[in-house]
Amino acid sequence: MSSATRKPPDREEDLTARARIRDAAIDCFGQRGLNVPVRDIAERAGVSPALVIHHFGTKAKLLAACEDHVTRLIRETKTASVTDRDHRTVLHQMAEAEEFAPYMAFLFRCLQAGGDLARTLYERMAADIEAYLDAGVRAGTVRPSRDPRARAHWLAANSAGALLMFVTLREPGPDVDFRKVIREWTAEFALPALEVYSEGLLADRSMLDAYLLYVSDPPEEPS
Amino acid sequence: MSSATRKPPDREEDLTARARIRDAAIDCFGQRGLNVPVRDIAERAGVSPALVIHHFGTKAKLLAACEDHVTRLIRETKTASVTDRDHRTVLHQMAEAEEFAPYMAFLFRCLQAGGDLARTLYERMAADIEAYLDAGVRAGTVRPSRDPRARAHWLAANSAGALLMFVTLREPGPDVDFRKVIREWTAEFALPALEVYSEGLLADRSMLDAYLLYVSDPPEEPS
DNA sequence: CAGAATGCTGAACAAGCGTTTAGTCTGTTG
DNA sequence: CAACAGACTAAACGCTTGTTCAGCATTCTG
Repeated sequence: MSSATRKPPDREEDLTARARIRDAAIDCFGQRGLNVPVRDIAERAGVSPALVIHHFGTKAKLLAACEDHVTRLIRETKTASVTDRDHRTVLHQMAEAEEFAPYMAFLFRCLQAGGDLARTLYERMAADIEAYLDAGVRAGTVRPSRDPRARAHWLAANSAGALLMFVTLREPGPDVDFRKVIREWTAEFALPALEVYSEGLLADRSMLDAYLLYVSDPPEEPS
Repeated sequence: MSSATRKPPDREEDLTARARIRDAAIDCFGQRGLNVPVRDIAERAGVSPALVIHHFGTKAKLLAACEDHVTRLIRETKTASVTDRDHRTVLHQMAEAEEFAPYMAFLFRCLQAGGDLARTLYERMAADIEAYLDAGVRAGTVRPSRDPRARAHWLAANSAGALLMFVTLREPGPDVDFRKVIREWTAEFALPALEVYSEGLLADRSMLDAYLLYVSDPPEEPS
């Protein structure tokens, strides 16, 4: 008993105030954006604003700590759901899991705010999509592309950006329930997305051919 | 001569300080976002911050005045380019015209910031796209959809959102040259977009059919 | 037990922001 | 010419925000 009480609570790494602040920050950042005041984060964690700075030094460092934590959490459970049935981003896939919604909301806000983490996130999304599409091409479920990397980047920008647009346009306050957003999103746009992705949008290839003729160094046909 | 000098300069509505402030605000908002300080706008217009408030009462009202002015300018010249050859948004189409780039940048920032004007802008984009696609369907260049309105909204969210993502991810400072952005965008993504829109992304319709089977009230086939 | 270290707080500081105030200058009007 | 109205400004106010400071407990250490 004496040995149990003696050891500092640093080890368990959770339940400590530092962890409470970090979790509160992740929630606040995710729901209200990265410019949420430090005071609000402190209030949510049930501590004083000064303690937040005491533990993390700076709001920017707090944000970095949140990034680290979320990134680690995601990476640990990511491998399970990578090879799944649709091309949606990891962000989409995990957002519906009750437990991960706050983390997804946080990452989404990072993407929205730009900066280095946003670029990293975007690049990883694009890489994931490219890998997944490549697997699909080899399996015969996805059409080959003249420029697979560009296609993956275009799809990444479209997926993430459209979701960004969707959230930005919501009226009621800046508070966001990410699961609800994803649910509404799929309810509204699953059909047109599948339609265009399955059947295309244009009736013929004239515009594509015109473009291929126009570019100086046309990529070869994927046959 | 005396009658010419007597009339106040309010009539010509330009060259007056009020107009200079408005134009400076449009430029600043467009290049640096809607949260640019009033002081910076004033500096750019060559006046004191107090004069900005003196003329417009409030930063919010200044923004509203900018919205009004840009909206009117766009509406006046919009009819010319509505029926054009690709499905891109009005935003895309006009952004390449040297003269309109600042206004496009401003509207883009409004879209980015959310709020009522963003919703209006988005709805108008979606309506434009829907009308254009409908014309294409009747002309036989665009495939019909099971839900044309949803498809138009999806394309609007994708176009605007992807551009939003593209701008957000740019490293160097928040200053944005909108024409350059559009040029880079098309250089990078014209091919994959045309590819997917012309040939589709998925090799077969199995996912679409699965979805159509899944929804309780499946929309009818467009034949 | 003295003392150092750690967790934590209330209060204040400093900077950036939108806005107000009081007043100056200029040109027009009676 | 006196009076006034409008354009315009310097300075300051009030607010929010990130951060610092000085001090209070509590707990560990020698």
